Amino acid sequence: MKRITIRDVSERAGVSTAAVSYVLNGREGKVSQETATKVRRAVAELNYIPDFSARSLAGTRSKLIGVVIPQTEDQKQLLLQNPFYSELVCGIEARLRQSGYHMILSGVDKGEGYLDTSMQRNLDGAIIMGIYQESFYDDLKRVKVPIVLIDSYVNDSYFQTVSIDDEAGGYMATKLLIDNGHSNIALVTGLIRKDGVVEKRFLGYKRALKEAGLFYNSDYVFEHSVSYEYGQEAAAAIAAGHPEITAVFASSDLVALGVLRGLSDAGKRVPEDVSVVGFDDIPVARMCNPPLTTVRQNIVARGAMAADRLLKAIEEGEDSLADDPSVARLEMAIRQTVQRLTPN
Amino acid sequence: MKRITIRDVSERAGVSTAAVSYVLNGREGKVSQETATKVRRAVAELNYIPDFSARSLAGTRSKLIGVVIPQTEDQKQLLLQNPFYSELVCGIEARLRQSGYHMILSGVDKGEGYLDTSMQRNLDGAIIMGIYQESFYDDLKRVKVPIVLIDSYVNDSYFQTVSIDDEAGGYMATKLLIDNGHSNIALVTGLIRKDGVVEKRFLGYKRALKEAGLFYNSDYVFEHSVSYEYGQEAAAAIAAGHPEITAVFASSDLVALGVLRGLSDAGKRVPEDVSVVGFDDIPVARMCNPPLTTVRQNIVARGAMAADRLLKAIEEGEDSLADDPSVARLEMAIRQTVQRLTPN
DNA sequence: TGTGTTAGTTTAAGCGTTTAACCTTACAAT
DNA sequence: ATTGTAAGGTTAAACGCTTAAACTAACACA
Repeated sequence: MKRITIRDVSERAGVSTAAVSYVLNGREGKVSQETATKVRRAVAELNYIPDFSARSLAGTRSKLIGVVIPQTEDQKQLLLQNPFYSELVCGIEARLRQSGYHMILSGVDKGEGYLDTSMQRNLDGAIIMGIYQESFYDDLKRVKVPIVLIDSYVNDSYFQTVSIDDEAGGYMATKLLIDNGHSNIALVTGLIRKDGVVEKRFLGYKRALKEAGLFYNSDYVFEHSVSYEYGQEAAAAIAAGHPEITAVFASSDLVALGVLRGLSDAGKRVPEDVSVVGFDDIPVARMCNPPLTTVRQNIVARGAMAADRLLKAIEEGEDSLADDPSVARLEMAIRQTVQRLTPN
Repeated sequence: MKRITIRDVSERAGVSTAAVSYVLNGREGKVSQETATKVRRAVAELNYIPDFSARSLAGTRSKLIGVVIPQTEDQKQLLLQNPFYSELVCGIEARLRQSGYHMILSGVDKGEGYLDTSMQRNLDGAIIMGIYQESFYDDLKRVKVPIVLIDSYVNDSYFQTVSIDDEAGGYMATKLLIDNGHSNIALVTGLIRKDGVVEKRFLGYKRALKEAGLFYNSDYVFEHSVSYEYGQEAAAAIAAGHPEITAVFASSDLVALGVLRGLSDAGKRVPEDVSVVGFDDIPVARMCNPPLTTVRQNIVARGAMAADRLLKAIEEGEDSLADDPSVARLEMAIRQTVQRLTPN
C-alpha cells in the first residue's frame, strides 16, 4: 500500500504541489478560495496524511516537544513513580495533543545526551523538570529552541519558567502548625540546594517560625532525600530522639507518607500525638490513612501552563511572552493529619 | 550555526557520503577497516549528529515508538495518575532509550486518530495499553508495524502481547482469603468485559470459591469501575448491607485503597473486622495504612518485557518471536490487611 | 591474454515536504 | 498602447539521508 503524498493530492485536485502545500499550511493570500476547496476535497477523498519527517526535513516545524523528567537514584528509570511528575506529564500531554504536537518523554543520563536527542529529532521545544546538573543547562542553551523549566531554580533568564511560590508554601504549612499551637516543629526534606525548590520551602519554614517568635533549631531539620524511605527513617529518628516534637512539616507528600508510616511504626498516633503537613497534594494524599493535610498546588494545571507557555513561545516567538514568569496559586488542603495541640 | 551533515563528514574523511552512511549503519563488509576509521574520526572531530527526520524520510527506521495509554473518563487526560500505567511507562522508556529509540507518549481520543499519528511520524512500532474500543484495533492493523498489547485481551493473533495470568492472580488472592478462614468474600471490580483482564480475575475468584466448596453469591460482586471512588462506595455498601462479609478482594490496588477508606469511614477496622486483598502491587500499596496485602506483578519489568519484544520484532522481524506469548510471573505480597478469621 | 570474481567505493536517484523565485493573467492607471 | 501591480499559480531547488546500481582495482585462474 503506497503512501499518499502531496503529489497525489495535487494531481487529483488538478493543481501544483505548491498550491496544496499552501492550502495545508493555511498560507492566506497565496491561494484562491476555489483552489483551496479543490485541494481540501482531494485531501479528504484520498485520505491524505502528511509526513512529518518530510516536513521537518524541509525546514519547518517538527511539532515534536521534548519532555524531560528526572530519574531514580540509580539512573535506571524515570521518576514517574513520583505522582508529582506523572501529573505534570498529564497536563502537558493534554495540551500538546490538543494543538497537534507530540511529546517525546525521556530521562537524561546524568545530564548527558539530551542535546543529541534534541538535534536528532529537530525538537521544536522542551519542557524540563527538576534537573540540577549545571552542565545540562549550558548544553540546553546551545540548541536555539524555546525551553520551559519546572521546579528548577536555574538563575538564568534565558529559560522560561512555570513555578509556584515555594517560599510561601513552606510558610503556609508551618504557619498552620503554629496556629494549631505547635512550637516544636520538625522539617523533613530533600537535600537543600542553593536556589532549589527545597531551599525555598525551607526558607518559608524559617520565616514562619521567626514571625511567631519561635526559636529555629537546626536539630529539627532532617535533610536528605525526597523519598518515602527517608520520611520513614526521619520519623523513626524523631520518635526516638525528640519526644518533644509535636509536628512535622514534610516538604513533599511522598516524604510525608513515609513520615506517617515511620511514626505509626514507632507507636505514635497521627494526629493525636504528632501532626503532619505535606506539600504538593498528590492524589494519594487524600487516599492515605489518615488523609494528609498538605499544601495544594494544582499540578496538572501547572503542566498545562508550561505547555501553553512553550507553544506560545514557539508559535509567536519568545518575545511574545511578557517576562512575568507564571506562578501558580497555592492553598492549604486541610484534611486529617493536623490536630490542635491542647496542653495537658 | 549550520548543521553538520553527512556530507561534511564525508569531505573531512575524504570518502563518499555513501561510505559514511555505511559506516554509521554498521553495514559490515561494505567498507574497509581503514575507511571506517577515517569516518569515525571525522564524526568525532566534527561532532556529527544524524538527522532522524532525514533518515526516516529516506525510508529506514524512525526509531520512534508510539506508546498509548488510556485516558480519564472525561477523555481529557492521560491515566498516568494510575501508578500502574506510570510504572509500565518507566519500564518501557528505560529499555527504549537504552536501544536508541524514543517514545511518543500519548492518549487517544475515543480510539480515533492514532492511525494518523502513526503514519505522520512513521512510527516503527507501538505499545498499547488497556484500550477496549474495537475499531481502534482494526485501524491498528492497517499500519503494518509491530504492536505489543498490554492488558487488553483482544482475541487476535496479529498482535503481540505481554500479559500476566490474571485468572491465576484472582485465584491466588481469593485462595489466600479462604485459607485464612473467610467464606463470605466480596469482589469489588471494574466493569467485567468479555475477554478483559477484569473478567479473568473474576473467573479466578469463582474458581477458588468453587474449589473450596463455597457458594458463589452474585450479590457479593460489586462491579463498576476501576477507581478509588468506586472502591470507597462499594465498601460503604458492604458495611451497610452485608455485615456477614468478612473479606474483600479488590481487583486493583486503586480500588483496594478506596475500599480501605470506605471501610474505615464506616467504622470497620482492617484487618480486624474485614480483610482486604488488592491486585497489582503499585508503590502506594506498601505506603498506605495499613500496608496492603496484594497480588504482586512486577510492573516495571513487564513494561521492559513489552519493549524488548517490540524491539525484537522490529529489528529481527515479527517471526523471530516464537509464539509463546510472554507471561509475567505473579506472587502474593503479604502485608497487613489480611487476618485469620477466628470464630467467636 | 583474457576472463572472472571479489571487495571496496562512488554515483545518483529517490524519500515527501516547503518555499524562493519565477511566470501568467487581469485589470487599473497613465 | 504602454506600463505597473496585484493575485494566483507553477517550477524546481533544497532539506539530509539511504541504497540500488554502476564502477574500479586487484587478484586468481585457465
